[in-house]
Amino acid sequence: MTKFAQQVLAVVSAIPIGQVSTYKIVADLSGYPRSARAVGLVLKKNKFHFLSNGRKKIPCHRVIKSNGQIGGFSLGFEKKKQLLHFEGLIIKNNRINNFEQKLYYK
DNA sequence: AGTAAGGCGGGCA
DNA sequence: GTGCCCGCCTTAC
Repeated sequence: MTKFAQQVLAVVSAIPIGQVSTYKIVADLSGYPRSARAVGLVLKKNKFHFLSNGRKKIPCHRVIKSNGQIGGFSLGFEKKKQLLHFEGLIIKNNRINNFEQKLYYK
């Protein structure tokens, strides 16, 4: 695993339930401000996603696009929406309601 | 080692 | 609101 990937996973795993972050923010907090796109790749590729791992739970579903849209998900778009909704977020037209107020920055 | 493509972002029309 | 284009970093082949 690359340093970059480790940083990304560390940041993402710190996002609290009920909050979300964006690929941009994660990239920023990881110390690679222009790697938003690469962040998506790491999340897609990592084996420790929220559902199938008991210890390292990486809540990749809490990472969305900077415009409030959901973005992609390796386990499927619907699954991501479902998980977010389950954590109390309201989703309408593939977009999070008031996501600005639920953003995790640090 | 080269190249293409990806869970993206920002700027501008 | 839409769409297009260019830049970005990493992975896959």
